[in-house]
Amino acid sequence: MSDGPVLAKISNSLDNLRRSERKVADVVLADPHAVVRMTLAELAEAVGVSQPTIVRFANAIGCDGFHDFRIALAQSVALGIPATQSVIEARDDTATTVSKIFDFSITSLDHVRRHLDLAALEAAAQALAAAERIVFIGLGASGIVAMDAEQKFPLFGAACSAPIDTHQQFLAASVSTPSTVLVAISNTGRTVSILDTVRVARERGATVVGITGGPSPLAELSTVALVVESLDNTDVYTPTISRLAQLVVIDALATMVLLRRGEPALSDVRTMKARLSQMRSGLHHEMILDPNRRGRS
Amino acid sequence: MSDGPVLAKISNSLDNLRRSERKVADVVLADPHAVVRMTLAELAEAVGVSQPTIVRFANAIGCDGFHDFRIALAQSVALGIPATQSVIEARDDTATTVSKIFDFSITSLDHVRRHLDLAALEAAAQALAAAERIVFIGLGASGIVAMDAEQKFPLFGAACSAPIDTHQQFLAASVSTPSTVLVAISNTGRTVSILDTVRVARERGATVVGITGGPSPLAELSTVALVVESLDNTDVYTPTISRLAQLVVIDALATMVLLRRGEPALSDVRTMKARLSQMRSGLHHEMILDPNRRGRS
DNA sequence: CAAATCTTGTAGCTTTGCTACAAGACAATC
DNA sequence: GATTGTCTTGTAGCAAAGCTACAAGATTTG
Repeated sequence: MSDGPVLAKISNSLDNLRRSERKVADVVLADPHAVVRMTLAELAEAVGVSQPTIVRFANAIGCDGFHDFRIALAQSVALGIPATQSVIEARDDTATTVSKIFDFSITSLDHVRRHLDLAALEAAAQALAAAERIVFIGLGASGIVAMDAEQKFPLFGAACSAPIDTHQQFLAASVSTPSTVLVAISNTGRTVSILDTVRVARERGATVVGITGGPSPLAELSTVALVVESLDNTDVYTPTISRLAQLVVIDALATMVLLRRGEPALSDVRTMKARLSQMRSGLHHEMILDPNRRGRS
Repeated sequence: MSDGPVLAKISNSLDNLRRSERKVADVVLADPHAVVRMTLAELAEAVGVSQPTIVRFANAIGCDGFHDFRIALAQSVALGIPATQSVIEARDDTATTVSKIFDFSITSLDHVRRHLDLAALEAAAQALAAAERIVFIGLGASGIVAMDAEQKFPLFGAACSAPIDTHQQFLAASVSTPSTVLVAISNTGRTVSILDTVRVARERGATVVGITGGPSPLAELSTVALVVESLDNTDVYTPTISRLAQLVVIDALATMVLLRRGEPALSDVRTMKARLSQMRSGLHHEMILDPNRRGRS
């Protein structure tokens, strides 16, 4: 009855294992994909230990027998090997590199999916659905997320903006009202200017939804704190995977808000989607050619 | 010996199944998560058919026996139920909605991972590594991706820009040279202004890397066409999942380029990462407070 | 150095999944 | 409408996979 990333569990409990069980762990970690297709006897053979040792190993890492272990392992490798388990190396070929990058992204999303606070998400959606104005702020990679969120204004059904620089962000917060929701995105949750902006918004009575990577000043200051815990790896090659999870969380929020808003809003979005696909097919060139369509509130 | 999404295979071959096998399919599709934890006898019991029928069902959908089926199913549900298999409904509660959105995102990434043309990716990385200037263009959701890509200029090691509107994009293409790489992002691959811009760039001798969702005019016009096939679902609630895969593909490209550039570039990025985390911890407030840090070339 | 404990393997048993075969259902043909 | 042939489904038995009790060996500790 184990749930979640087995590979992580294995390397975590590596010290609590007996010597021959450790040999099993090594083989499993070395090539999990191969082990999935093995039978108990085959794995015992491959490792060079007896069958009961394999069973004991499975129990040791929290699985309910070999069967359960195999399924848990299969699920783990389906997602990929997380960034915490492997690193991108200079000698990796293209296939390996690409595979690892996708693995990192997918496992990161999976991790967030499992650790998301639904109640907080619900509260955030509630606030956003009631908002008259929504301001998204972030810097760097999180700034991109803010801009992406702003593009979803048809779903939110409120005036959305995503001011680019810290001054504009501060100004937007300064003119906020109790019907404003400020969505502050910062993976560290410690960026000074973001915190300043959040404080001003709260003084003005605005609701602040903080999206951050863990316990942090931003989480403290927020009305609703959404912790989007990403499996960060400080490796040189590892790209910023936190932003992906942030994007998906915003997707979820937008969808939840739309669901709450109900039918009239729904048909609006429906027609919007239809129009958009028309436009894309080139039936309304003038719209496509209209400059400055993006980045506005 | 089955690989890939089993759930898709089941619903695909739904017509080729015998009546009682279909009953099995229905039960599996109704609650795949539960079926994963079932034994052959239990599933037979739950469906109301005999055990051999289950085995025949497994074979019919391309699995090598019940064992193989169970593992394949476990992998499928680990990723989640793809958007092509389920839709978000108004009566879904928060947990279900969030779960579905994450499922859609993860399965989409998985799909792209399996269908990516590595040779094309390699060619694109080659071109980018040799580039003196890189211009990323896109509109709407793809515009966000372009901006995200631009932020990775330290990895690319070239002057990067991501002009926002169609005029600026056209201008950038107009002054491109043979040492310029234009990365054009468009899911449909049919956006007129993007195509115009790409044509100009190619006339100027620039290399064009086209990132698109399938065969399209953009793919035709590009020097290197990267097809990032996303599992599209035209449902009202379904968010734009294509952009996630595009982001990850750019991550992969950036990493590949960095790998190619080798050691001097590497240590640069290393120190950059270190400085950035210093800055985030507030050791260099003046940098954080410096406005207009983002969106520049 | 000896005793206790912990670790690992052997042997046997239970359960699980697979296969050959037969009975029944359905369809087509006369 | 009966009959024959094919296709579908279940029964029974078998092979193998995984689990457990126990004993032998290794390791540590007094």
